[in-house]
Amino acid sequence: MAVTLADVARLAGVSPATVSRVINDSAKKVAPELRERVLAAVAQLHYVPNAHAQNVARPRKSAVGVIVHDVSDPYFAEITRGLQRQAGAQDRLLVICNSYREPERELAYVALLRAQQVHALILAGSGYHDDAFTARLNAELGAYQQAGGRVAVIGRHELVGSAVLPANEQGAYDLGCRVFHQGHRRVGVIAGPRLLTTTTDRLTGIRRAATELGVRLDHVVHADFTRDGGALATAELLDTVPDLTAIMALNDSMAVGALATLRDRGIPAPDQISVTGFDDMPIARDVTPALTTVRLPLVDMGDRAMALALDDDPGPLSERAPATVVWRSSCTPPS
Amino acid sequence: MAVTLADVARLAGVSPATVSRVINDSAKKVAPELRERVLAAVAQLHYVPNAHAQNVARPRKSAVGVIVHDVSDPYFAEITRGLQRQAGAQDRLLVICNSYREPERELAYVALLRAQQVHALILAGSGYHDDAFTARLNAELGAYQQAGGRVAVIGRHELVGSAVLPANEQGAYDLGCRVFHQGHRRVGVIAGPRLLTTTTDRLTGIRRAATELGVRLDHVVHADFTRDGGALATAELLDTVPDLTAIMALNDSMAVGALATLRDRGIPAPDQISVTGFDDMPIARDVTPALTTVRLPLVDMGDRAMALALDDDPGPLSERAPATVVWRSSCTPPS
DNA sequence: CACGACCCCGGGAGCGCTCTCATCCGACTG
DNA sequence: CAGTCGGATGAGAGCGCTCCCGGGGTCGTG
Repeated sequence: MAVTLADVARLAGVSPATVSRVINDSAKKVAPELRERVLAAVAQLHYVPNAHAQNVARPRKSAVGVIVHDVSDPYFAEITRGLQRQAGAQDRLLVICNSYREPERELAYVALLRAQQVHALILAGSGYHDDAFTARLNAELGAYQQAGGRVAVIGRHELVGSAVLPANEQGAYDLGCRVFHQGHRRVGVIAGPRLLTTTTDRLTGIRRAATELGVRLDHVVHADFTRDGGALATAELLDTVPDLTAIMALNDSMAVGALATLRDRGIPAPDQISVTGFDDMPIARDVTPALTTVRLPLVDMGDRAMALALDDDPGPLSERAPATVVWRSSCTPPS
Repeated sequence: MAVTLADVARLAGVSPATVSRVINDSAKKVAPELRERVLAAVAQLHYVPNAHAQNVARPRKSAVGVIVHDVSDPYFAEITRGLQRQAGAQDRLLVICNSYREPERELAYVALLRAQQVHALILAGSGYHDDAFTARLNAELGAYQQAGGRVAVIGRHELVGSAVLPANEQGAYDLGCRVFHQGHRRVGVIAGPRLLTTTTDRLTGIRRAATELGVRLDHVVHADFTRDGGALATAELLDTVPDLTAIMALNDSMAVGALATLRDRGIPAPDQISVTGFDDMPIARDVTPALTTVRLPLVDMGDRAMALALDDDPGPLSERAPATVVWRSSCTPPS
């Protein structure tokens, strides 16, 4: 069915070895005339070498795999863009897999990418508070490293390999300080799933700020890390604590959902209730009011993680990504 | 370096053939005791079969490749979500490649995915007005199909293979009618790159509506199909034609950029200038004013394209995806 | 008790490619 | 003119795996 190297060799009237030489190291000496004949045959047959066979014969692992929660989530879309940029710069194919925050699927994809002989493996997104799972995942990744694979993670501190770690706790702390300093005392927090380390890291930062400034943080609602999760959590919060002056969402998607719920209920933001997000996704500046949030250099984080993974020299090392508060109009002092 | 099937066989004290049997068709008869020994060895060594070797020995093509312009663009993120959903449902790995609207890169990725022996190949996103390029791409795709590969495209009518075609022209026409009926006469259009068929399709729809309703459409500006492109184009439009009553963007990203520019200049939308988009991306309802746009069932389109590609029974067929106007607050009659 | 049927297991060829190594041709030198 | 050297080409093994096929063991039956 498919055209093989042997077909090309036959058509060109040369040996398979010669075709192989022409195909990959055009540097090697092949008589110009033969080379021409081979190239003509390749063009005529639309021949593309079988990458699997090539890989078996000469294991040179060119692809890189990344496992994210969901590329269609802007947070991961941005990170992926950075990964792509760096991977492209080093002429590598990026294979993207969505785990949809499903630990078992994550494990399955690690096996799958390992089977594909990827040169490096990148895990992006929050880790899970689940020691048994973490141990299994680390065993898999360890075996992969043992066999020469490279591992890098983004925003997960519990795993082997190099890491790019956003300053979730610090960023949340900084934002919390700013918000509480403004005078907000009845503050609701809409948080992501309890199981995610990102949720707890950010929550810890806010709690630390609250403690330092003597603010009680009684209203924390957990929901999905999505727009709709944020909308739901906000509704719940408003029903139980109508006199809130601020809502802090642990990511921008949730904050957008919060704004939507406030809009639906006719509650003016930030005049009656201020809202903050986290991540500084592209849409943060385009919603109204523009979102006060914490900026994470997402594209850059992806880029650096890929660089770490592909840099074959050093052992595992970890880099921090700074989190900086971005002050926009969605947060004002309480009236 | 890496663990091979032979290693497992040695450790388990059985033949490679037996290990192979245990690995893939656990249905086949293998004595329970041997099976246990093999599984134990697999677990102990963290063995993962080499997918490339498997593929060479038994070419069963499980992966599917998709080439999009940019997954981090919400338009493609949504489509990709649909593709993933269907691919996942059929237990297939999705390989995602970004062409960044670069024809040569698109061609390179087709070759690369062909080399990877993908079972099906999906191209999503606008085509190019470039006959030479189209011919080359079609030759590549044709050869791929000849060799048993499946091809599906989304929103490209110029290529071989099955297709899911959004009603770009019709949707733009419907939207144009609504806008012009409202009384808008001085309307600016901010369009994507001239080279893209999506641009011309949508533009054609609007022009048809304009012609029918006797509206002159003199102000069409081309820019990137992005937020920043839209912002720039809007600035240009405002500088040359300050008394516009409406701006029609050919996609939502551009419309968001248009809103941003209007906001920067202190021009109230829709009170002074109405704005419309196209695609109904998730953010369309979260910007202020909420965007009047044309809804395309993006996730569903991805899903259906993947289904077409994986359905090995029929020849190429093409499905239409409906475009429906979604009326939100960003468009009101001119004052 | 002997013969055949059946079933597991292992041997080994072969998938498409790469790469080492031997061969062969031409050219250059003494 | 003969001998040698260099460089291009082809033959063939081997990468990790699958799967066909044959050998031997077990069980049942006449």
